[in-house]
Amino acid sequence: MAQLDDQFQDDPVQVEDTVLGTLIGYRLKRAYMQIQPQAQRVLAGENLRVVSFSCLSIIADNPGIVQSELAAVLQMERSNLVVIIDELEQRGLIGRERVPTDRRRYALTATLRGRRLRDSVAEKVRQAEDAVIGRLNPQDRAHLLAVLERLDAGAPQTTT
Amino acid sequence: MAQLDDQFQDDPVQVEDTVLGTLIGYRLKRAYMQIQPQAQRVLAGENLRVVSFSCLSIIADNPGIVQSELAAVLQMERSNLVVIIDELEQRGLIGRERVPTDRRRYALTATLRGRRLRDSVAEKVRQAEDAVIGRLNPQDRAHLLAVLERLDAGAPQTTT
DNA sequence: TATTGTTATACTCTATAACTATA
DNA sequence: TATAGTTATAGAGTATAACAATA
Repeated sequence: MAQLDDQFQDDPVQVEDTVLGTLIGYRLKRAYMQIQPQAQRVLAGENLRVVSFSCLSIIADNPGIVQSELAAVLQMERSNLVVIIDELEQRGLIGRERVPTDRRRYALTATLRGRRLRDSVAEKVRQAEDAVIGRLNPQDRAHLLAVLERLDAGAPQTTT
Repeated sequence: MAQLDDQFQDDPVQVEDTVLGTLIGYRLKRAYMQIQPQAQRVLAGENLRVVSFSCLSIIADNPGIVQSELAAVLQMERSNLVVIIDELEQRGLIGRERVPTDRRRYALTATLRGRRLRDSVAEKVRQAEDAVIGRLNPQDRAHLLAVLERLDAGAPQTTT
């Protein structure tokens, strides 16, 4: 409540910060705290959680991916994937069929509805993000994405 | 387990990603997921959680701050602050005394031990972060901090 | 009547262990 | 023997509601 409604009404509560704000981890967390509720609100409007949307999006981009691969990509536990996949399938957003050559695995594919929902929701999420990050000019935004991707992947190249 | 030990041993599982990776929120979350476990590991060595360290650090920088102000600064609930403050006090890292002019409030101050622990732990956390973000050159690192701070504060200025 | 600190509790997200069926 | 999917459960972290003391 305080975060969603009052963040621009509360007294800004200005304080000293000589250490915490110089740590990348803290800054990443804070930035995520500002953006995440906006994305979550948009996704909730489509009965999606952040993690369900992430799954749907990766499945849409990788037809035939199996659950353990998906879990590895999203760095989450296979066990926590089960209910999410179940719901996406029940809603007709994805399909799954046994892999003939290895009957332990299920090949996941997004349906047409799933792909369309993914695309339309992604656009709404992007707009919601822009309401927060719109303060960044395009160069800063592109640079930020590139740097964050590098932190994630651990690639040792340099930008520009 | 998979995230801590196997992330550099597992097959990288290369997949397509046309949408998810272009969203700032997702990129922030991913970057935080790489750095946070490292910070957490260091803090655990001092019997601190991320949130306890955050409290200690803000208190150290703002002697006399009260709990509701601290909660507002860290964007967390007052109620969740109680056990954290209790423990910090029991460990002799902070002290609290009633504010004479408003006996509902407790003024929080870091002890010498608390300030010293804050400083030494901060240095270890920074080193742990560097093990992940060391891939960034100093310019990229400074730019990242500045952009993230702007996302957090909502300041409409431009860098450089 | 409103606010501070507090307690108790619920809810979400993630992690762990164990099972089955297949390999 | 190992792996994919599954189930159940435990543990964090966070949010909500209500209370006593004080303003």
